[in-house]
Amino acid sequence: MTERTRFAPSPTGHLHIGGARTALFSWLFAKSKGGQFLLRFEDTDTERSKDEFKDSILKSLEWLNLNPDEEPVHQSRNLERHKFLALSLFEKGAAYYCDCSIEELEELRATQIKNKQKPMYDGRSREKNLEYEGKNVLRYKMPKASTSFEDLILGDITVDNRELDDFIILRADGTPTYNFCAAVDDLDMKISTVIRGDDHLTNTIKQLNIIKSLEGNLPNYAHLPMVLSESGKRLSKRDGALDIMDYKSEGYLSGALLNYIVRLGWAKDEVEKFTMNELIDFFDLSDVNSSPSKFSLQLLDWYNNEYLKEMDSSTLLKLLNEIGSNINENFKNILGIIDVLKVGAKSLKEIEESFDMFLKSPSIDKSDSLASEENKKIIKDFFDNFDFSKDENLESTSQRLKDYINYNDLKFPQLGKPLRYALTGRTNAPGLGELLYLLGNEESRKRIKNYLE
RNA sequence: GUCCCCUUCGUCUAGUGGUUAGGACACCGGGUUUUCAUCUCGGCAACAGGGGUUCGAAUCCCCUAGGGGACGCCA
Repeated sequence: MTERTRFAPSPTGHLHIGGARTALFSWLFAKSKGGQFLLRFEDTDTERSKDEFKDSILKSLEWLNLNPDEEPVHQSRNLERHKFLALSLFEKGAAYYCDCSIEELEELRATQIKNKQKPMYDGRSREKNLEYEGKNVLRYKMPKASTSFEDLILGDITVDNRELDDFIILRADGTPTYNFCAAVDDLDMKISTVIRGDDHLTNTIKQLNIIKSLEGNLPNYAHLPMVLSESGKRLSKRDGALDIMDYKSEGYLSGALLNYIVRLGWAKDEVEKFTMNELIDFFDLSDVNSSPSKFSLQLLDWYNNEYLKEMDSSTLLKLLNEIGSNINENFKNILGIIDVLKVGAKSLKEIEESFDMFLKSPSIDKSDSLASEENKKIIKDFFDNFDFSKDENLESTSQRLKDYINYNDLKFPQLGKPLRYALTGRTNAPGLGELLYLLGNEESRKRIKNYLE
């Protein structure tokens, strides 16, 4: 049997880290078994579901390269089938109509909470043998038993069905609800393994029972522990649950993000970095941790720098422009500049920011001690005596700079500090040999001259 | 409140009855050095607590505590 997994977001928001990880693990699991990864939008909440979010989720998955192997399924398009099957459950006696009013239910709930009981429907309509009358909801008759399954991550799970109530499968308006739709669609899509966050654990118990009642084949289940925010709470917009596309525009590389995410709860020996192909080879759900982990921007930044350093600078240039940097590819020594800047950068944004020092001549603060008369004298000598006529490479420029310093009996910082300031207006910048070479003779002279004035 | 899941350095984790409890990020210090960074070397730092089982427990069992989740005519 070929493995089929699915990622099933509800399009009521953007894709964030937690969802991306669920998608990644589902994708990896399918790929590692030579199977298929599918996408299903759980868009039965017509109030909150938005096409804009479907687009955004699709874009995010595309950026992460976690594309589904078949056309995305839109749950809302299967409503008739869901309804038909729900009714079949009623015919079989596995579901019943309930005429409890919302007020009645609220009251029940309030009393239960007051009595420190678990708030849930008490099954009071179970034996009423009601028919649909235009306002009744259809409830699933939860079997009086316990439900067990072998979770691929958590192991044996057994829950007494009394902990779950007779949940609604068809609303008063006749539309089917989530737990029912999800169970049916997983069946119809021939999903072999359902991978999702462990906040779905009780839903799994419900869906397992639905599938049994429908006499379908039970899929395997794997519940991923949650990703918590840095403060240890559930990931929310307030503390770092960014839209995945925000990571792109902030200058993160999708490979780095993916690598970071996969290590949240999964490890292979003492290796930190993996290519996607390695992940496909090594990944297994049984190696996934069962404890929640916290999101760490610091670690993500480290991964991003690692990926930035390894990435070809011409590719980086393309990505830079993709996120709106408008760096001209014909700019003098553009690739060399990126080569140098990427080494210390945490993101494309940082490269872009540092790039400014090459684009713009610095404005020199005359009162800065780096522009003192004494310093100017050293730079003036340098300006007059260093050979700016040669067109050369990085190594030779650096060497000639060293030679100049030795020949003139200077300490490197004596020349270096003011020269760096003259060239960039900054105190932190790439090495001077690199600066001189990348800026080029003409531009270097121009900047030094400006400093000297 | 009830039920479920979870608990190794600050963080991500390795570890499946016998290890000086390992690695990575971060942090701190040394070195290279031309500033920041990179690179390199080193350091700090953990088995939540308590009971068992066992010759021996981070590893198995129980309890407690803590964290997270679920409890909708949302998904």
